[in-house]
Amino acid sequence: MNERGRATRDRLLAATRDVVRDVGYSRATTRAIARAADVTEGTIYRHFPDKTTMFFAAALGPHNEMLTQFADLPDLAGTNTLAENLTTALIRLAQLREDILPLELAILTDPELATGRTAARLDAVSLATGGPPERLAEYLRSEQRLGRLRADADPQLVARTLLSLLFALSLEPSAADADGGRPDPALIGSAVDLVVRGLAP
Amino acid sequence: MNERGRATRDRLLAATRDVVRDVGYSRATTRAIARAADVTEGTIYRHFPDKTTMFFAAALGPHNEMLTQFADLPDLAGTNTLAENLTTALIRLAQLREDILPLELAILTDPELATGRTAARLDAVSLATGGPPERLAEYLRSEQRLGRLRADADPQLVARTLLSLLFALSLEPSAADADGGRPDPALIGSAVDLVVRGLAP
Amino acid sequence: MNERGRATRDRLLAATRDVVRDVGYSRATTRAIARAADVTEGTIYRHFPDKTTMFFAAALGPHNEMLTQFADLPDLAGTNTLAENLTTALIRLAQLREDILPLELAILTDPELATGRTAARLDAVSLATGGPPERLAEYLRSEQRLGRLRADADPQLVARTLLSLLFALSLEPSAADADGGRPDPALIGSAVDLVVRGLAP
Amino acid sequence: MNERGRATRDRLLAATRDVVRDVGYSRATTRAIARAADVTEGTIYRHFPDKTTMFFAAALGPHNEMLTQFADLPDLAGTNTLAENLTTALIRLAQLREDILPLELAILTDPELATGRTAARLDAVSLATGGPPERLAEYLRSEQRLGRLRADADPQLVARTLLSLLFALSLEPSAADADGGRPDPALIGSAVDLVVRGLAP
DNA sequence: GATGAATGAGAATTCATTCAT
DNA sequence: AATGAATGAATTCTCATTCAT
Repeated sequence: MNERGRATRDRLLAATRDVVRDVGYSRATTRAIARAADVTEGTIYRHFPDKTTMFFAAALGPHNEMLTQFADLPDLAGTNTLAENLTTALIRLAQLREDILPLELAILTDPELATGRTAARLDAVSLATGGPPERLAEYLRSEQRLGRLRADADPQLVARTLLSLLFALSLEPSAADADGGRPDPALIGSAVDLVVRGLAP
Repeated sequence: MNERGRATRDRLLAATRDVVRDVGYSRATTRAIARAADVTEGTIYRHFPDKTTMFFAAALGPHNEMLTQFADLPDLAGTNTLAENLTTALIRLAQLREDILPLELAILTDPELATGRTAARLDAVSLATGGPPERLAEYLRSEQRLGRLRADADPQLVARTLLSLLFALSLEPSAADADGGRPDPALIGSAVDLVVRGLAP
Repeated sequence: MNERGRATRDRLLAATRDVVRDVGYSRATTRAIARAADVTEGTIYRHFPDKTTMFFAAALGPHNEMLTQFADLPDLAGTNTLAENLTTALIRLAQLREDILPLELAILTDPELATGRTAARLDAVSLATGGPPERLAEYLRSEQRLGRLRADADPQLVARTLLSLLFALSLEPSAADADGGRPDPALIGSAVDLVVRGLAP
Repeated sequence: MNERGRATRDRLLAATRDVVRDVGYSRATTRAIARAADVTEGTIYRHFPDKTTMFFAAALGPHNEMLTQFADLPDLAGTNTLAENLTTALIRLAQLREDILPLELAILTDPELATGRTAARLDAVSLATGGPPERLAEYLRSEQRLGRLRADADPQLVARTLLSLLFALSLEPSAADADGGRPDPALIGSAVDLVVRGLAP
């Protein structure tokens, strides 16, 4: 694949994210995506074997960024406050996630996407689980070792709870509807506070 | 509408819930639902003006049950423990919600469903918001007055957080996948505990 | 058939004419007609073997009136002026015809209606041809005998021309659109004048 | 659109005209037309946004020819006889119109086609009115100026009458049924004669 | 005589995908 | 590498008609 090909491919992936965000997964047709990427429909199939694969590929980019972002979270243990670190990390995560949330939902909702032949790809992407939960738990364990988190809390459970919370808040058709950006940072802060409160040693 | 008609209508609503649960919203076609209800497709349109209306009607039943269930939550203030009351209520809610979760998601995800002419119906149903959040907040306020919840907590925010949490946990393709019932009661308990911990006065 | 039945039948025929006039032949569904007649769809089939038969029956009434109206046209020969007699007769015809014009058109347009098993019924009704042309020709022949019409005119051709003209003018989406009544009497008068002019002996 | 596409589009338009002529507007389904054009139904929608648009497009071709034909009618003023010029023009018009007559009727008959969003297209096509009536009136005015038409005749009214007459004669399921071609030239000639007779100065 | 439910055959339209160029 | 045309299966919805009550 030469440079022109790669550029087209990237445009298709960006178009996929844009269209899905704008009109929802079910109305994100190959026609709409091709149009948004300024190519014809046939071109899609030169770059991806089918529509589903393209969707997963479109999600992969932001997902990798999410992984990268979280990679150094454990290093922050001991610095700032617990609430500060968590809030910052989750807000960043929410922003990155915004692009691919509709796709995550589609996968979660659609039994066929969540199983069968797509299972492998799903695993590779590990959207809901995978990286972030692990890094977050690791960070919490470090804080626990430092005595900044009560000893009887289960880091894994806490991590999972925080991420679930973030996920749900991102979905809410809440106040922040206006500016298009879904999750309201202030709301995230409040929610994190609530949880962190019970984590003090 | 005579008894036979009413029976058919009910069968259609049940079939809608079943099919949506089994194959997801996007594959829940009129054909599949009619087949599941053992009628022909045309029959659907004798009972509902269109597919969307039928979906909302299918969600309405369980949703009303949810409202009923939560109606007397405020009365429990002062009895048992905070964690017990909340956990019980949320587990019950999760069970009732199970049936209509895919539809809630579809509404949340699909820009067209979430707006326009469906807005009125959505409001009437008040799926995500409405009844439960209010009742829950009311209950928390009562507990606050009784001194069983720290005074500086915002009942509305806490209620919202708990429900968001429940929502996210219900979505997780977690362990409980096997028995079909999505949300693991034990998990809900743990999560509630985590939040309640920080609510002690 | 008792009185109740006859009343229902008449209501169905009137409803057929009304609905066809309002929404056109293709949208005049059994459902719409039944609704307009305030009965259920099933009732239609107690009175008519099928929809087509009902339509023909609906056209028959006004058509018979048309025949009656024209019956004594020949007697007018020698009275008034040629133009007066013709104009009056054609305006009356246009009014009666208004109700069933959409149906006539449907028959004219639809090859299946115009042939086959409906042919017999069509003939019985003899919508386009039949009575009026004959009576009109007869009247013209009488006037010819009285010397009020030039001798070398073919009464049959003149009759046909006048009726065709009326038919086309009735179809025009002309000025008279406002009051619902299609054919503008003044326009009919002018057109008749034009033809009559050439008929003077 | 390349040549293959253009060919398909043309085949679709011809098929539309053929099918409508053969089975009538109401039975001219996308399926039948696609079959007649030897493509699948989906192909229709690559060329036209919907069925109605295709019908209007199918009518546009012959209609434009009609306009062209009539364009130089005014120049004939003073040549031949009045009756000859009119008869020739109307016979030619009838032939061109034959193809699209069922569609004109459908538009005239169907309230929905005759209004709303189709109004613009209707206007563009100006089926019943527009070009021909104007050209015809212009021609008659010229003849009037030349003294070949009586001075007190209203050219516009005469034009309208002649065209209405032609329209109605074209609809008659008359003798000429056999050869498929609807309007009998001889009949047109006779009718024109009748009118022209009264137009002599 | 009338109802109301149900049918089943089709209608227009959409869409992921294939293929010749 | 990309285009543009075409496919064919599926989708929602309509409608004349039948039938049990």
